[in-house]
Amino acid sequence: MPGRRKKRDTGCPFAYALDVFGDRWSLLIIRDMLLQGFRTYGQFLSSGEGIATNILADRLAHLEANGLIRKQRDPENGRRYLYHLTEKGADLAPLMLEIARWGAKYDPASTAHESVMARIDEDRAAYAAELKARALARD
Amino acid sequence: MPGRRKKRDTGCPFAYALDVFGDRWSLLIIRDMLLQGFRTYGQFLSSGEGIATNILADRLAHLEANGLIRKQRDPENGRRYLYHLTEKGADLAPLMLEIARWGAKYDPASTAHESVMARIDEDRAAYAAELKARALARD
DNA sequence: AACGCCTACTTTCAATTTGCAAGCAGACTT
DNA sequence: AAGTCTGCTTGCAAATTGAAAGTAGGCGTT
Repeated sequence: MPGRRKKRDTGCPFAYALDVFGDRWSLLIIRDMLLQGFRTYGQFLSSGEGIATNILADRLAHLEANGLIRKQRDPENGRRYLYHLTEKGADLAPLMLEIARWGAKYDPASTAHESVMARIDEDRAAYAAELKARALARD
Repeated sequence: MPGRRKKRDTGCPFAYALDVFGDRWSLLIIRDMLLQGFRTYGQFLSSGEGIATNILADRLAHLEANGLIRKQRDPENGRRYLYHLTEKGADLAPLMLEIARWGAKYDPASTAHESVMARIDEDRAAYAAELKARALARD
């Protein structure tokens, strides 16, 4: 989406949210971290959505600069970094589930994970809390 | 955000959702329709966020083509059109509230409407249902 | 019925962003 | 010491955006 550099800052929390994560690739990265448990650059790059490497680097830097994710060296492999969500980032779990739910309901070619959708319908808030907790535990 | 023309279609409902409304301006338009009750081109244009007229026209066409909104002549003023959300579009109410909630929690310069946030915390689902119903009633 | 004004766009064009491909640097492995 | 793995950076062309001006048809007024 939109320029990651230019801040709009209309003083509206909604617009702030969009500045921070309101573009396709940022949302997909967060989805992958939250729902798939992805942690490395390579995982994001080959996640199937086809993000370009320069865009990925840009988005990761932007998300980190805004405090949604943090990166640390992998203790077991010094050439790799491990990314993880902060609480600010993990608090997007409910939003991610709403997006998934809407998509599953209206996507004409829906091939949604039945198990995931069932859990969302069953108890959204509890599922979101669990995803958040799991993400934070991966720290 | 993202190109409105190119479809990614990875078969994932999440990606479908992003194709349909996953960019800054589409989300702001839907927010204005849902929370502010905006209905005309002119209202969107002068909503304070500063969308360019060509982008607005493009987004409205895209949202209509994807069945989230519909447009009709204003019976009381033939040079004006009235836009309204379909059920598919109004079903984004919960998602909009999640974005607003997150933004209000983390925006350092938050000047959120207290009343709106209070209602979200009080009973998200009920508030979302009310917004949806009100939007559909504006048909 | 002519004139201007209102409302919703369309067009033009420069600037920004994206996407692809190749290249680079530091950390392991052999 | 050489090759590989991992995470980026760089260079460009193509696509998207944004600003500004222009177009079209409905309305109101004269």
